[in-house]
Amino acid sequence: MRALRRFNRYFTRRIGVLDDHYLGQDRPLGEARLLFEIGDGVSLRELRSRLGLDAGYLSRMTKALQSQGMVRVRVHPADSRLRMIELTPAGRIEVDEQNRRADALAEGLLDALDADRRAQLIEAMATSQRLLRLAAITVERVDGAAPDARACLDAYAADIDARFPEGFDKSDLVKPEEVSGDAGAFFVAYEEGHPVGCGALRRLEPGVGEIRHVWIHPDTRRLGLARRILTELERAATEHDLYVVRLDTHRTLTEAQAMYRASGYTEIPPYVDHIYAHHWFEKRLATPSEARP
Amino acid sequence: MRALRRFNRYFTRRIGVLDDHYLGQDRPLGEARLLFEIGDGVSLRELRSRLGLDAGYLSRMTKALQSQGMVRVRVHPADSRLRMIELTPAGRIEVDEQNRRADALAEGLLDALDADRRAQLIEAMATSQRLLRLAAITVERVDGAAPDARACLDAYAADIDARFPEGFDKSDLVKPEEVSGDAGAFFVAYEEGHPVGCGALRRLEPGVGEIRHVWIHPDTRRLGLARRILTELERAATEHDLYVVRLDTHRTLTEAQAMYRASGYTEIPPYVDHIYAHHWFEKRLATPSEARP
DNA sequence: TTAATCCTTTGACTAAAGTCAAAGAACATG
DNA sequence: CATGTTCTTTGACTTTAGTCAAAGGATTAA
Repeated sequence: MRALRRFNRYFTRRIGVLDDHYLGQDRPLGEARLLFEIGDGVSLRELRSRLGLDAGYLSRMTKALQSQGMVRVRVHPADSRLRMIELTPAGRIEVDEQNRRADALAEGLLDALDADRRAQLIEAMATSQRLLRLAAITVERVDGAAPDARACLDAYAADIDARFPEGFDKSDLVKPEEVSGDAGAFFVAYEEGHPVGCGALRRLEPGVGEIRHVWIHPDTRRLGLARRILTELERAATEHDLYVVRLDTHRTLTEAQAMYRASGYTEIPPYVDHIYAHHWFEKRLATPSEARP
Repeated sequence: MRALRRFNRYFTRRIGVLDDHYLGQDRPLGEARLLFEIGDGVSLRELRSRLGLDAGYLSRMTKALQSQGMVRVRVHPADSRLRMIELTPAGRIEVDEQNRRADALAEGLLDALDADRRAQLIEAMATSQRLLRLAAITVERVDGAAPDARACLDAYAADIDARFPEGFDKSDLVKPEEVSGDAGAFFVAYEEGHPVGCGALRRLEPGVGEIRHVWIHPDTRRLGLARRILTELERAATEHDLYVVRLDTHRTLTEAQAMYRASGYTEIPPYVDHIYAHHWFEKRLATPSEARP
């Protein structure tokens, strides 16, 4: 992947200084970075893992920022081993000011480009970022009863409950045992350690599987992640000797329908009656013998 | 320019480590960077300005690398104040090895993307880089006799001498006095301090100017720089009260012709007979009174 | 042929960045 | 409720990174 490295070289040399060298003019870079990561308050633990810092190092930087009146530290309300760090008003002013400066600098860097070219640049950067994010997400098979699986399903339920006019009843969710072990499969997508999407496969009848609960966290949509989860589910289906997969969708989920169609699914008559189902799809998967002619 | 900063943040956090932290695993970052910049041998002076290092600091790092057997230092053959630094065979092996590692790492980062998405990513990064480069180039008016102006014209002459079947005679170049002061204008484009393109304007007759010698360094083509130089030349024309500009091109320069057409130039009958001219163009510029109705 | 300038080395520092281990408070679990 | 784990703080470091000024050899300009 030479292209990535070439771009990285050029980019860091020309632009990478933006939030570092220039930004932390009045204080050490480490402290400046810290100040920026705090946002609306986080735990020290979170900061440590986000920035990959040594505990002692972080503790000392925190103390320094505290004595400068930039941050305030208090114990976590729920777990008093944890410390919450947040910006003081002075700290917020400082961050805003630095932001303003960096924006002005960024603006200056692109002075020479006309509006068309700027728009082109912004779009190209957005595309790059989108794809880099997608590349950083892993899709892993987990047990249907795993905490991350349940958390995703809860989020899914809340999400569609808000979206369906008739609401959504959680009793319609798959049972953990339906999607674990030999019975089916459950996949969770992780971005930087946090679950951001899921998808379930269960056996419907011999040779036929059903895909359910494909869900993507709102902040992670439009990256193409659903399709990746779908691919994993289909792979799992063939491993379970399910060479036909079906699914149903609600009429309000038009993007989902489009995605299924684009992924080779064809609309079929209802295979099951279901209060939330308005469209039914099916796809025939290649059997191992077909794959190796 | 929020978009640039947002991208920068994400990018440096996810990818920026590539050539830095990971690459310099066995030695300090400063030394690793130095090792990479050496390439096929440079002077310490050049390194200092390229990397923006303190003379003493550089001297010490050089000594460290030397004692590790990675580099060799000798006096510059032409100027014995200067030192040339070059990789030893061991140093070259080290650099190659680090390169291999970084490539593998980059490869791994994109594992999850399919071929289509990779291609999309590469294209988006190429577009970003192209536009960032363009944004970094400045176009400055210089005297027609300035060394940079003459250097560009020499490169231009050599370039088209190779391209025209009939060759090119340098006596056809504009004279410095034709494009200086009130008589005309000469622009040079600079990328990181080096001239990478030029363009000349001279008075043809009252109210009519001629654009000549628009040239872009081969490594800098396809960025859209020619159009920027053209814009500067047109601005200079109106400042010189030349509200019509003309130019001619050789039949082999088809991209140039396309660019002139796209920039509002229309083909006209020959306004001057000329051995190298096969197409003639003209554009009417807005007079100040038109611009402010 | 001086004087001024350029390039590098060396000595003497400082500040930032980061590491490691010990210890104490709070929590989780059997 | 004893035990192990988690999170933070503190002390005691080391390594990098970087700065400044003096000095000496080479070159250039006057």
